[in-house]
Amino acid sequence: MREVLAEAAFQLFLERGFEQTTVDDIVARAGVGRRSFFRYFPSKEDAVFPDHERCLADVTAFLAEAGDLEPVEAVSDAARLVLRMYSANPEFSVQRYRLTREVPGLRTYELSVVRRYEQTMAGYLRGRYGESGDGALRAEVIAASVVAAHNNGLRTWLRSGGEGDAEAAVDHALGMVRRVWGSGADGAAATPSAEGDVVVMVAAKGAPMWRVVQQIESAIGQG
Amino acid sequence: MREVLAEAAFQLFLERGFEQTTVDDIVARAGVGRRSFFRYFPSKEDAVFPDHERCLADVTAFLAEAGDLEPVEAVSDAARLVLRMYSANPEFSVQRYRLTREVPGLRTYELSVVRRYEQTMAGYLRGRYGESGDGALRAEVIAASVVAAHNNGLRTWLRSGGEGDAEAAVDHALGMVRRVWGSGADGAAATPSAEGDVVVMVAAKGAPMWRVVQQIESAIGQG
DNA sequence: GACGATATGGCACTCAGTACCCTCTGTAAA
DNA sequence: TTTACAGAGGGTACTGAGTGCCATATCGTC
Repeated sequence: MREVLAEAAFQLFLERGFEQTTVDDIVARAGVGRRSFFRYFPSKEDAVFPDHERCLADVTAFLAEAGDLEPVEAVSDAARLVLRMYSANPEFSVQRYRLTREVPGLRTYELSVVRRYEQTMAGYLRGRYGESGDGALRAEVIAASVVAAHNNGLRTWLRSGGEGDAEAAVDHALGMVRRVWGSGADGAAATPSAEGDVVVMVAAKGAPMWRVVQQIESAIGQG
Repeated sequence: MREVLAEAAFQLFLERGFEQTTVDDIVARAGVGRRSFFRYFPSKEDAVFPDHERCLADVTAFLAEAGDLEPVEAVSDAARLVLRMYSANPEFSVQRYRLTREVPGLRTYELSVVRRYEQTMAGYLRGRYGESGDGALRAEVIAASVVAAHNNGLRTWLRSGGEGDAEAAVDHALGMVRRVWGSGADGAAATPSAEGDVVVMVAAKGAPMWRVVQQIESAIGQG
């Protein structure tokens, strides 16, 4: 029944537009009572994103069992979970993307959905980094970065009409975040640049990348 | 008139709650016609954020003339502009924060407002980093990071009841973003860590910080 | 005093969302 | 077979946000 309603709603939104479609139109096409619509969807907007509630639960469950994964990797994998929901139905996702782009109300609604993913991730990261000190700050910035990167990759794919490789686009975007925030500095030496002056930096082995960066700058005296 | 309406609306929202206050209640207290309310505020929610439209214009104007400022500094300063709007009216901002926390509809609305700041910043950064390649990605991730950091500092201050130093809280939060994304690596040497193994890194002088980080990691072979 | 422009009020309407109650259907116990 | 019950769906009436349209000031200008 939920599916029947979501299907009827989406068809009508594509045909007439979101605002031009009333809930009565939807239930008429679905052949059910008006009251039943609101039993399955709290608002008209919800019918456009029928699968996000389940996906959010998946993400929450995944992070609850993320165990000893590197934190940035964990939330990146959580983001990939969301991507998979989109890439599982390319045509639907692309059509919904175009619809959402046109309708301010749907854009706003989508924001609130995305925000819940972000807060779930931030909550997980707070648990890993600690609530005190800058742990919460770092958690929120990283969560926002991961979400932004995910959305960038996702939209790149959606704009392509679902033709390209969604996973690759998002992996690439997440790579930038991981490179900056991930704790991947375990000791190594970079090859010196061929051109002109070079900088030599020394940092403690095993320090997380963000801390190395911080240390570099504070040593430079610009912190 | 706008102010009269906003004032009356806010008072009522505090007294009875947002959802328990109808537009008729507001216009009755303000002593104006119902139709006038919607002339000044497109929606009931807008009356809670009467100054964001002007602030967004300020931010846009600021970034339009940001000239040769370092990009991350420019958007950070833009965020400070937003903060100033909040800190100019501490009592109001704190009350509004508490109200917004309680009312889902207001939270969603605030999200859409914040999103516009973020997009303005991302647009500016795209202009600086270039739309092609990873310029757009970097622009969006940095914009999201700056907004997240700003909000973290702002909320810390708001939760304190407007007692602490808002500027300091936000400066501190933005510092983390600048340290990671700002181009502040102009050549220097860090003092070696006292404990155990150290890492020696060599990078081109003048390279932006994010590129240094990228270079380090790709040299490590984890990219 | 006539006139046009701009600001405001009033009225009626649509539609999302909710509260309340009804009906139907299937199930299990008597 | 009848009765009791539960749960899914339907119907009705209501509130309240937001819009369109028109009437009415109010004010500066000629």
